[in-house]
Amino acid sequence: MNEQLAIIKRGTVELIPEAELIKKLQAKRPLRIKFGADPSAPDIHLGHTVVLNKLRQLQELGHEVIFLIGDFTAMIGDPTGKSETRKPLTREQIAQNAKTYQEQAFKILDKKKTKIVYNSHWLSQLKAADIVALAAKHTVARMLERDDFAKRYKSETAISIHEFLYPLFQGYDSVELKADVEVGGTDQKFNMLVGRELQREWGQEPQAIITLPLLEGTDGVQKMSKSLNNYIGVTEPPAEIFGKTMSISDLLMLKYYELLTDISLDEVKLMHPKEAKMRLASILVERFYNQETARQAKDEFESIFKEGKTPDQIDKLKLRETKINIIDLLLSAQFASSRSEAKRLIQQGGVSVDEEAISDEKCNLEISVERLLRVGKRKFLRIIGG
RNA sequence: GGAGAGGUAGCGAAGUGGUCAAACGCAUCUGACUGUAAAUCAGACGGCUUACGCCUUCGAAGGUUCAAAUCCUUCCCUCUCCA
Repeated sequence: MNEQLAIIKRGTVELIPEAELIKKLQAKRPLRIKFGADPSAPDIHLGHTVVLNKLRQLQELGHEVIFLIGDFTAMIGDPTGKSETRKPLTREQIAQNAKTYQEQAFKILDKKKTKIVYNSHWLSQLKAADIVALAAKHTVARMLERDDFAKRYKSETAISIHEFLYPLFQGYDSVELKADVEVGGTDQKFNMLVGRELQREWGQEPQAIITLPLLEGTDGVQKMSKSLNNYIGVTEPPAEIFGKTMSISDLLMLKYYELLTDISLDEVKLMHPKEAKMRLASILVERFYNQETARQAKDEFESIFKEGKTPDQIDKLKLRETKINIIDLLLSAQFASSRSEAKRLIQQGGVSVDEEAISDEKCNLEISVERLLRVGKRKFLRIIGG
């Protein structure tokens, strides 16, 4: 029992309320664990996997995960405050996203112990009168307690009425599912609490809540998200996952260990930071690919960055010309988005051909034989013309 | 319906007639160093040009002016207070 609780507790922010969760666990029956996924974006990244890992642990403890695809609520869009004007997704897009999302999630979750449901099944059945009744269960003042609503209200940015419906619907999902526990990021805390209230209204025992921290992105400051381009996606190529992991700060690495692995943090602290990071990167690649791929990614990383070698596999670009100006080449290779940028790269000494630095931006290259173009430390391309 | 505040580069945020291609911070990119694409330090960060320079940007469209992110008009959007 204590052991079970310790596993559940690792990396969590809050158990709300802990006593209730313990009581539920003591009932010695599989608990219905609700997890809601928003299929408004198809690809999942490490940030999403924090929660998935926790769910996996719960599955291993014998509980049942109900994977709720928020296909109905995706049409509203959870209020983030970031981009108020979300373009509404079509049914097809949502279905497609949901499918990709599932495939990716099952890299972590145990498919056999997961039940998938769609909230459009019940939410789309609600009549206007039902929605009014649902909305009557909550007040504006309470809504404004939600952190991001509060912030937006204070900073005088827009809050649309329909955004208030999101927490209500999400809460109603818990009623529909008779959830025992809901797991989510701290940003979901408010919504999940609404679930408790509504369950009580419907005469159910309120769900316990497990909140997990939001994982900071590779910049170490802001939460991981695709729009900030600080994410590590689970479908990215192995070398990218490995490399991006190596680029996180040493401090952040510990958090990643805590939230993404089962390895004891004391053990990590004893390791050399570089070795520890290498190990983390390997674990992640292995999780999304396999052991062999992880080993290759590691070897390649070492040979490139430690020994200064070039990667084994480099994309090739075929061009018609036999001679080409270096700036045009950088543009063709898409290593620069404008001539100015290309020049800048050359001036800063970031461009080399066959491992020889280029300093003259007017330089014309003979490309009837294959040449190796390199920009910075990690962009490579083989060029062949004619 | 009335009164007021505001919309600036990827984000945050200065700037209220010329010295503004627009301070600063974050992110990003390049270099140096290293234990890694860590940390730290240095530089770059609208486009075109070898360059003097030219062109396009400050919610949108018009206008005033030798000159506009800055002033005027209309429109779109957001917020606050009152009703």
